[in-house]
Amino acid sequence: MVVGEDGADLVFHALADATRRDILTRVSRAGQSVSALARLYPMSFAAVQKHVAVLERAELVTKERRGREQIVHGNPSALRDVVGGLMDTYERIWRQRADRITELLQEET
Amino acid sequence: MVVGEDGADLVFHALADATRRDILTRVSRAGQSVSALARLYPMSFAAVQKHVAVLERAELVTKERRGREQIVHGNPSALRDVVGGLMDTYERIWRQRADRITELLQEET
DNA sequence: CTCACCTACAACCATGTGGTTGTACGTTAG
DNA sequence: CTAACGTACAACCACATGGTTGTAGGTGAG
Repeated sequence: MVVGEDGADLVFHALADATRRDILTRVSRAGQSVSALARLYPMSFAAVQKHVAVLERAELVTKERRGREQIVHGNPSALRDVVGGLMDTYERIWRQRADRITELLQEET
Repeated sequence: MVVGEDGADLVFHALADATRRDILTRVSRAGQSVSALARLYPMSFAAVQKHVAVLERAELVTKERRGREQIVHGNPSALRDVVGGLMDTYERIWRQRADRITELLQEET
């Protein structure tokens, strides 16, 4: 972990926190300023800002400057790419295993 | 985060490490003993054992004692439940947003 | 039976993480 | 212009994490 923070590491780490998942859900529905988000959680503004930064580094959200506010938007493609990609992989492995089991059963018949 | 480690926290945290994702992929294809896994990575047996423990706590793998070895198996249902559930959520939000956009466009017509 | 192997776990260390407070700076409202 | 707001970032703290080594217990091979 010293080096080699690939995209999947960043995305899964970003998702491994209930507050960040909640932020992601909210901004996916509608963009929110950082301070508007900060008011929702029982923690300091700076803490929420850090959570947003983690989501941003994972490219799960983007920020759009609007006047003096910074509007956070959800970026669904990163999520679909990484998480969906992983699901595909396991789906494929699982299906191959099912096929193999079927094959073995047929051999025994 | 002091308290409240729900299933999703555990699953995503478990996936936020390339070594653990690799272990999960391998054991999903075919069960492996802990020591067989340990030989694959440039780290101590104890370190790999800890990685397996993290996957086990997230219920992404199960262990089956077989003689003096402990065989690690992949457990795809946990992955599908949590990750698939999240994907569903965002899929739904995304679709609603698309609907809303369509709606707005129609109103303007 | 004895020895080697597989596993488990504790103790320890360096670093990362999530939280805090404080400071600084740009922008907008009045 | 000035004051308040929104943001960014640094410094700091407690604790978790990922790694190490060492010790100990079960189990199987010879």
